[in-house]
Amino acid sequence: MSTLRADAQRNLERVLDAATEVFAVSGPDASVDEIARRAGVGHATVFRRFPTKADLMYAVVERHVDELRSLAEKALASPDPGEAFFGFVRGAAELGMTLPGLQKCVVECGEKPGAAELEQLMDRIVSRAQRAGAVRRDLKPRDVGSLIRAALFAAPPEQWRSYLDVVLEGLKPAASR
Amino acid sequence: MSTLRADAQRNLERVLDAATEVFAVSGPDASVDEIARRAGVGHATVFRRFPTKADLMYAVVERHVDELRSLAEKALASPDPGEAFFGFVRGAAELGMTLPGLQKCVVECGEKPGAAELEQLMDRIVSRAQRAGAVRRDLKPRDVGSLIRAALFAAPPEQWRSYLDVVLEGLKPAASR
DNA sequence: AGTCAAACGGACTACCGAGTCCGCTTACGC
DNA sequence: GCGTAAGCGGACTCGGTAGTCCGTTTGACT
Repeated sequence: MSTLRADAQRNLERVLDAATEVFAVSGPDASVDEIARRAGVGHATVFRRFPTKADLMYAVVERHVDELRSLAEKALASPDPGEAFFGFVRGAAELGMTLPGLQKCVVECGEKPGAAELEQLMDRIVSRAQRAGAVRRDLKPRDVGSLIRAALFAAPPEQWRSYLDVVLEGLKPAASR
Repeated sequence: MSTLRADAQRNLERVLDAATEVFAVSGPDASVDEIARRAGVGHATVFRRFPTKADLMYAVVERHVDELRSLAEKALASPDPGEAFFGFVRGAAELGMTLPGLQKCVVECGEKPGAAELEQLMDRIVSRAQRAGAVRRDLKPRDVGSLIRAALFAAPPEQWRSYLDVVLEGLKPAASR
């Protein structure tokens, strides 16, 4: 696996770190030059590891998606479906809101990396909550996801909790309103 | 006012119409060339009337904002604050969703054109509904606006009504839930 | 019809970002 | 130490877009 020369390995990590920072701030419009500069390498070095800017973005997003996936797995382990759902969402938001620009990147990626798996987990969390009557049933799990992402995305930095709260209230079934 | 030569006047209208169509589809990333082509004029003609792409976008957005403003005024005339708010929102959504890309343009414009006035009207509609107990009070009128815009923005073409419904439910005060 | 300023649009410049090339450098096995 | 392939990065190409210039056309007024 790691047949990479020591300096190459070091640069690869620097690039990934820099890319994460930069994408997290500027979203998918961040330029490769900016990332290379921040990493302290020439931009050709970036393109050598990631033939395409998109490839680099996938790599960055994938890391992030991994963290979310472990959160999702924890949620599925919880016995109370409603609790699991609302807890997961708040946790994921807490995580995602520290790297705002990445949201746009995830969307832009068209769910390419290991995200399919994450999507599946989320679908299960949501539909379980729906079956348990904790979430309204007239929406597909995917829609629940985009609705939440949209609210977080639009929220000013210090207020995303209120925005999220509105959507979560709206997601409760009419019965519990 | 209209000291414009007849052909110039005609071209100006063509450009505005084309720009509306194109911005409505591609959002602010639409290129001036594309607009000029669609209008059947050289792109220099566009730049003669609108020194800057942003100026063109402002002009297009302004038209759209005017329509929204008249809706807002109608809503303020209605006696029932809750009814007025929910009606206005649904009406505005109905209007805006026919030109999806324009939403991004409005945002990009940083509310430049006559939008300040519209914002004021919307603030009044919202806070009136809040005072009447039809909308939760823990949000500023502006936030109500962005929350709604976010949901519409994220919704797939045929489903924005459900998305909007979730947010509107979430906006109702705890009392009526 | 004749004049002329207004308007036109093709061609040009300037810039920016993605992706490639190639001569130079350096880690690492011997 | 030393030879060599892996790695490096500055300088390039290429494509796309905003904005300008200028020689030509055309509407309007007499």
